[in-house]
Amino acid sequence: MRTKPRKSPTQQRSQLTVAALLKATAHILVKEGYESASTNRIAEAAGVSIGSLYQYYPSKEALVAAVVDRHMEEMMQLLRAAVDRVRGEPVEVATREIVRVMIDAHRVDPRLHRALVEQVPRVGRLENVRAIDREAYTLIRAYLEAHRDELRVADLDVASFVCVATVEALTHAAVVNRPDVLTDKSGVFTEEVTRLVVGYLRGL
Amino acid sequence: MRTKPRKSPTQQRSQLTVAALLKATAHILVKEGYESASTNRIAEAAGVSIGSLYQYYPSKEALVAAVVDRHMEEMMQLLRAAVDRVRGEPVEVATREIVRVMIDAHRVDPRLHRALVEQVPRVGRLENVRAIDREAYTLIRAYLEAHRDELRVADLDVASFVCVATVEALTHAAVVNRPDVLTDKSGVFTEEVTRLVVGYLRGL
Amino acid sequence: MRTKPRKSPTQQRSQLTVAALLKATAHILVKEGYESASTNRIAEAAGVSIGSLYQYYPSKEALVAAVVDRHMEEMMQLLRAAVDRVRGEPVEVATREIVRVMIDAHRVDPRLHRALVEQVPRVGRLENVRAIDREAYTLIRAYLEAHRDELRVADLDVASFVCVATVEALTHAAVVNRPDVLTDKSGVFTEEVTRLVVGYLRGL
Amino acid sequence: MRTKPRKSPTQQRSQLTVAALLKATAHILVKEGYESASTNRIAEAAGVSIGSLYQYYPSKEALVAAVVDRHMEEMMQLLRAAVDRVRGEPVEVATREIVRVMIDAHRVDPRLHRALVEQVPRVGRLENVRAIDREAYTLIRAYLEAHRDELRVADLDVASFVCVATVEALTHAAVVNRPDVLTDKSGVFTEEVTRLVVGYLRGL
DNA sequence: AATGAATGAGTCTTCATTCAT
DNA sequence: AATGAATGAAGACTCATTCAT
Repeated sequence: MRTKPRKSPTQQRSQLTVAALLKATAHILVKEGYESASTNRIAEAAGVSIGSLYQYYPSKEALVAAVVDRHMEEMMQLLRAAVDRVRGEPVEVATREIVRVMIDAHRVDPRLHRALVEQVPRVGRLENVRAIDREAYTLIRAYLEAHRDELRVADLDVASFVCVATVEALTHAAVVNRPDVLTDKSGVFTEEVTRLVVGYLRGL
Repeated sequence: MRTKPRKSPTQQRSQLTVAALLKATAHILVKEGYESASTNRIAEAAGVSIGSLYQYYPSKEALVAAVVDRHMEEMMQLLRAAVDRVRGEPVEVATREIVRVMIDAHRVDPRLHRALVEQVPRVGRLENVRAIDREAYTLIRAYLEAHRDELRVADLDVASFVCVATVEALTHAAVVNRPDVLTDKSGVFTEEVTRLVVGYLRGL
Repeated sequence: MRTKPRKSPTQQRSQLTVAALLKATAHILVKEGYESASTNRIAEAAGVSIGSLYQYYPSKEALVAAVVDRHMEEMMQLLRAAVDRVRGEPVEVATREIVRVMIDAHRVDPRLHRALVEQVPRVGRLENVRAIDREAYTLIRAYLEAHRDELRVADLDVASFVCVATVEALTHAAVVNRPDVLTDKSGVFTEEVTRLVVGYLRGL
Repeated sequence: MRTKPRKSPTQQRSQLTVAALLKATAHILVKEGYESASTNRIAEAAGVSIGSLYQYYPSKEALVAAVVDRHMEEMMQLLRAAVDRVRGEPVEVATREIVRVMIDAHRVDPRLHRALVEQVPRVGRLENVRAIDREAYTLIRAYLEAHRDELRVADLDVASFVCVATVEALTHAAVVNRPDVLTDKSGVFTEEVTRLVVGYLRGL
């Protein structure tokens, strides 16, 4: 299955076309779900002919993959910047900042995020949703390695995995499934997650 | 969307038919994915006519929902039993046991579990995949309430949510995405997760 | 296409079965239309197993044909009796009586009549709906022949055809499509139709 | 139930497609009956892909409704023109002309007319087969009102209804069921029907 | 570069009918 | 005589994709 864009738009007109397609795709994924997102429907919503859609994307999957990639890249940029920022900070400060950023990252477009996670089948190239975990793992592992002396963990691999999976799961669940937890007790939540992770990393 | 079975098989002959349908559905979800699980495909794989399929299930969704329900119920039974068993135990013992059980629960049929979680769209009745979280939340909250004096957490709601989401995410990720972590360092992993949760619950 | 009943019920039990089937068929035709009248649906409504249905009727068409036949026979009996009764009467008296009887005949079960006329496809043996016209034509022609001297018509064939088609069309339309005409002006209507036909038959 | 065309063909190519679909639909209705008129069958007969059929019509009913509408409109145009033409004529002249036109109208495509009247279920939009009666009623009532002084009828509503139903039934029956009456005795038939109606309207 | 008409494989689903019990 | 599980041909309809213009 080909999921790479067929060609990149060079002229301004075609850049608009591609932008409209991605926007329409995201919009339909959010409003009507993956099953309803047919290429004809997307093209129509984008105000673009179905023929033009296929000039830039060779398949429906390629189009969705482009939306996934763009969304995940936005989230990753926030995470990368945060990890970079706290590189020199002690574990507790760094953790608190990263938890905060992860919550924000999930809030960039929570309804799209939810649609992508819940509805886009994790097969083929569409599993890029999960690629974020891999890069996050690498980033966090590097930080932990640099701060090895602050930690009391048995195994850096396991620790990195635990940190990434925990923070990702908690921030995701909070933003997507339990917005109430964030509305009422946002500060509490950030502190609790931070305490959870820091307690784990520093040992009791 | 009709997701309730149309009728329950009473004769032995029809019980075999229904069993074959559910088995075939699970098998196709695992081997070929949700998108490939068409009713014709399922009927064929079950060695049953398409007409028979529709005698018992009114739609593809109903069939998948039946598989989801059965699988989730199996997992929940393990969890319920475990929570019941550790009711009187202190937090550390209880947590260790529950983590162990959750890993086991994910191992009942890990490939099916993965398929259900990753590919079945979280829409309508199919979102029962997540229903486990709700019941688990209730069970765990009750335990924590009974052991309130052992804890140092700000808010029981938040704490219950954090525990459930954390253990679910870690055991799921370990079993499904990182079987290596379990193969090599299974004891390490259980201990680390236990320490994570206990550290959080008992305060530093 | 076989439209004859497979066998006649002899035991009392089976007579009940057949009666229930015909009743259910008529009921479903009226309430839900021909397209919705599936054999399984009919059997269920009759409280009879689908297997039993096929013991007495070899096809869906045979079942509907039986309903059609029974209904048409009821109507024809009224017409036959009326023609018999007015055999010796002069044209005006005879016409008035027959118009009255035809209206009554259409009122025996107007909703079933409507369903049969409007929805049952007129193909194969189901065209029995129209057979009524042929017998009516014969009856009326015989009456007119016997009263030849009262008439001023060019051609007895044409006259018989005109009378039958006119009275059938008007009474049918009145009962089925324009019940208002009968409710408000029933006497007027009968008189008008009588005058129409008599005026035609006796010449101006 | 969607019975409106999905979109109107603009390019010449698509106009041909739609024309072929309507022609094929009419042809199958005539040759094989309503029950055989499946969308796949129609598309095949039209030499058009099933997909193209659904680009222009959202359902089988919509296709049949289009055929019904077109056919009925053709007939109504003849009737409208005739009523317009005879507006100033006395009842006898007007009636004769209208009877003649109604026979002609039924001869535009008698086999299609028969198929539409006898087989198309009078359900939903498809009951437009009968819509002709309603407009005809209005037209005739207006004519009769303008010629009130020539008439001896008790009630204009009833009279209009009687005239429309009678002429429609007789011309329909003659063209569709008894072509022999028209072949052999066409002049006789027209005169008889005219005499029937005029006798009724002018009193005895 | 854009258009949109056309395609047809493939999906869900119904329903008349058979047949083992 | 009755049951109802099983059958599978057939129908309506969608949608990703192609291609002539």
